[in-house]
Amino acid sequence: MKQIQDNYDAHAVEESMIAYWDNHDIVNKYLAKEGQEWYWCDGPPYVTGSIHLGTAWNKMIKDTVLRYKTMRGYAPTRQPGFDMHGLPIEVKVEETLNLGSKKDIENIIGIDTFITKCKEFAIANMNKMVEQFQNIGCWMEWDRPYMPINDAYIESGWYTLKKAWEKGLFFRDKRVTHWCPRCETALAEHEVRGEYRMVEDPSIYVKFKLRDRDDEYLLVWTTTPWTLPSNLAVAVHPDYDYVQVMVDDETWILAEGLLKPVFAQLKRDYTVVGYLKGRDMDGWRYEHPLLEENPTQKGYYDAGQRYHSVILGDHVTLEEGTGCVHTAPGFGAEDHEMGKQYKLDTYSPIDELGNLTDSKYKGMFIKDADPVIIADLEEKGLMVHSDTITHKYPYCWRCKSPLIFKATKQWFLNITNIKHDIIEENKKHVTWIPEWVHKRYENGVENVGDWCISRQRYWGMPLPIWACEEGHHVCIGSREELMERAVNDCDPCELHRPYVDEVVLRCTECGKEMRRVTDIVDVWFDSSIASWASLHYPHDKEAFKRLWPAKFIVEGNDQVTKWFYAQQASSVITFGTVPYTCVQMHGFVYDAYGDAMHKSTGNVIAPEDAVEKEGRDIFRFFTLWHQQPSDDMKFSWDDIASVRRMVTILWNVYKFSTTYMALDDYDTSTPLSAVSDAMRHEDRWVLSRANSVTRDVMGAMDGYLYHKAARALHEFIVEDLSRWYVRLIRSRTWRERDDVDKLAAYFTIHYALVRIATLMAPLMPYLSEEIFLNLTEGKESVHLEAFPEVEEKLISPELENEMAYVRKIVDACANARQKAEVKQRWPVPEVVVETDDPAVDTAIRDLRPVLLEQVNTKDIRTGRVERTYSVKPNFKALGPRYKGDAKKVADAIEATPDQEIVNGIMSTGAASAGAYEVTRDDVVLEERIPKGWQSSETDLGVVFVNTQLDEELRSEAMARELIRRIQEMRKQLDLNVEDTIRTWVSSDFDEVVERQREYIAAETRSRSLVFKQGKSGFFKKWEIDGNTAQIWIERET
RNA sequence: GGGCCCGUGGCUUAGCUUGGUUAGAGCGUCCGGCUGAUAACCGGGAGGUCUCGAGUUCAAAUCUCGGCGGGCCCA
Repeated sequence: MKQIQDNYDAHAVEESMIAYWDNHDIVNKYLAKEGQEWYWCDGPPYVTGSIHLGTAWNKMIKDTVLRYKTMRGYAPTRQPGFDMHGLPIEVKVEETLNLGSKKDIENIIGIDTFITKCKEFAIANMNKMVEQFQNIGCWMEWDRPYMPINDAYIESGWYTLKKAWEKGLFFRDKRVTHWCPRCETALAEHEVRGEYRMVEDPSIYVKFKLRDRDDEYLLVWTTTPWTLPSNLAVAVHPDYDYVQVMVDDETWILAEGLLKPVFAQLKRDYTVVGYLKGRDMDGWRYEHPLLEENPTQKGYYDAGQRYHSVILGDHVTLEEGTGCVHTAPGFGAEDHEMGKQYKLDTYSPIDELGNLTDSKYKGMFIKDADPVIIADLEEKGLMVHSDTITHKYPYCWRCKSPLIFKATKQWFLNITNIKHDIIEENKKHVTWIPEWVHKRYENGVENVGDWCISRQRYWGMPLPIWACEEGHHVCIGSREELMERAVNDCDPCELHRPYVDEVVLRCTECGKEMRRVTDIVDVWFDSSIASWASLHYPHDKEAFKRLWPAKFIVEGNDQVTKWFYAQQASSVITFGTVPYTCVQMHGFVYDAYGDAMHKSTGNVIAPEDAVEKEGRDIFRFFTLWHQQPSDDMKFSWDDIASVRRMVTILWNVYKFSTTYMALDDYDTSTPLSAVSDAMRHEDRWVLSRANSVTRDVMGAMDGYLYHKAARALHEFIVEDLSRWYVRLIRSRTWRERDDVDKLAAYFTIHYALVRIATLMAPLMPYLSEEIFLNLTEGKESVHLEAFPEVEEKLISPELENEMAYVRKIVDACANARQKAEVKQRWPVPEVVVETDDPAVDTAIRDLRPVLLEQVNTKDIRTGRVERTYSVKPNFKALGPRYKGDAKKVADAIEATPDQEIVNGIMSTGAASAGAYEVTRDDVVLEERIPKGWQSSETDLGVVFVNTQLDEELRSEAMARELIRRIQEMRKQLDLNVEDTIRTWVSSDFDEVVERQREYIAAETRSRSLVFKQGKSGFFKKWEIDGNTAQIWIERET
């Protein structure tokens, strides 16, 4: 065992442990440990190239769980994963290559170069992140992460889609989806979630003239004027009340419920002239407001009765607008549904870039068409009111362009049909932590629609669908199947675009050539199959059989409706059940004020900042300790500093222990039996606490409540060890001779420290290793150790309870001393504890030596201290009763000796004061404790301290004052603990302390102590409570 | 608009599942103490309508309902 000289230096400790692990191949030994397999599946972070506090927290949770499981005898899987496909990378690569559009990608550099760049970029970013994760102590299989860009992974995806295809859950449909005009691709609902921003848009009220009715108009509201040329119908709610209102000499129709808010905006006078139900208007036809501007609409009008007519829909609400809803089936999901119902065309005259492709406005970008359309409507006299509104509008999650709705043919996974199974399987098999997330999850699943998984992009898993010109489709489930069916001589070097696009098949139905549909797959699909794709299923069925489903996954709260959901969806499609059995949700990271960290606000703290400033152990411990995992984390340097304080305290305990143990050459393998007989109650108490804490930490970790584990450790280190046990054993360790009493203390503190190091190894891997290695012999690493068993026989709840009492008594005495202004250093003759609790008496008897020393008293016992009382008249009671005589009664009370009144009241309930009889209520009794005593109240009774010092005690008090000064001087001379000195003392109170010469000499390791002026050595003059003392000390050589 | 969560001294938080001590810590603040683990640490004081209102109960920070404020997710 080496002695620790320095103060805690996180970086020094951590660097030296890293070097040790490297030199002894510890990480690989850890990763190779055998045990019962336990499948954990990593939620793949997107390869942005740098981790943030949230990603760091997430991975540290995972690492801590895996380390814990390993120590509990499991062999968990530790494969990390990354999300590597998708738009974010495409966008970045486009930026670096200065490309502006899809055309540029295809025509200027070509898809193959583009893909190569994307791959390079993804891998480079992944490598950066691997380093960052390693730097916060995450021991995972960083040399074999699962990567969705590998062919094997893609094949697992194809397999999954083929399964869906075979089950009829994978289909193509024309639907209205969010579309990004910059990225030129469809987006799924989950990509739009949370990507809404406040934006100012037009807010216009337009009147649609009804045919066959005199000057009657439907009042229609919209925020997207550019969709008006594509309007095909107006929807009203069949059951709502509508009103006809007279404005000037026209009649307008709108929902009654919206009359007031609408006219508040229009600022027009009106008169209600009629009422009707929505259904009454069913089929009424109107003149399309932009009929002249869009000739195509003439064709629609002629094509059917339901074009340009009032249709009925339950989706109409009274939240906004007029209750007469502009319906363009090519530009809205609900509109599209309505269009289907009424057999209207999905008219969507817009190209991939968001330019209109029909009507007078052809060629204009949609947003540029808005003002032109507004001007036209105004000119035609159809514009009732034109304003703007600030509302939420969806934006592209990667390029931040405003999205549009566009009807396109896309590929979907049918969630509608399996939704029920997802919910049921989840209910049956999955434990949610915390439990309430289950509800939140289910709610999300119920609201979800079919999953649009096709994207019109390049960097992604290619959609395994081949099509012929007759419109026949085939879904391919593996590379092997693809090669078998290929009719051209093409063996793609990888399964990405553009190589896989080259493969041509023959249609089995019509015999024509089939080419791949050029879409790629939503990147969320990649991660949704992680639990089997990372196991190389279906190629490796054995691993899947052994491990699947995952026993644990944990991610942030944004993933509830994302990864947690996407995984279950894909899994239920493929295997009919869920891919994990226990899932934990953790919070988000905010700054110290609770605000989100943003580059723009400049409040971003990087994980490496925390590592740099406080070290890895403190950073890790902080994130687990600060709040319960499901809550959001407010990251503040002040709070992380309190973890540093704990670590400093632990370090000081460690330093203290090793100082003495190393000095005495303590044998770290000493068995309990060797010191068992010499063990004091306080030693047994530490052993008991160590095992109680072990039980608590285990329980917390088993329930994934890291904060409870961290807090139990914190409490044990700070309260039990540092503030208490170390204080108790000071005098034992300071003793120079070897004895078994000291050995028992060494054994105990050693036991506690090794236990702490082991318990906290999953949380603070570096410091725990340092302590563990130094305090054990013949061990390689704490991370190769088993988690400690709870030694039940060492736990004594009674003893722990007694010690708690003792601590309260000691605190109460300190409090009483403070009131009496008697220093801790001065011994007092006695302490009396007044209590009803018999356990306190037991505690005082069992732990008497502890109490005598810590309280610094010569005696302590339970008992009673007689009080006297001062008696004062209680005017509040006397006034009402005696009115004018109250003063006389009061005087009589004052005139009667206090004790007489007290005795009377205590024995019979009343006493006489002069001519009056007074009762308990008539007087205010003030307790007076005997002179020279001081008291302090606690929840177990009142503690009385006798603070009167006789000559003997005073002598001892002054001796301790001297000792303290001499120790201080030793320290100033920077003497070693074991150095001895010669001492001279000359003071005003020599005669008082001379009899304590031996005691003072022993405590200060003085080989000689003379009460006279010294001639040489280190000299200091001290003021001690109004007295003067001159002290000389000299190191004995 | 809907679902879920959060709201505890100036700040950060534990406790809430299973109602029952005087609501427990840390930071900050004021006062004091200790001294060979001390560039540390310890004790004490002040500071709490446990977001508000209602209900259930002998008893509510804890359970129920409603309001307010914030967050996440969904519309």
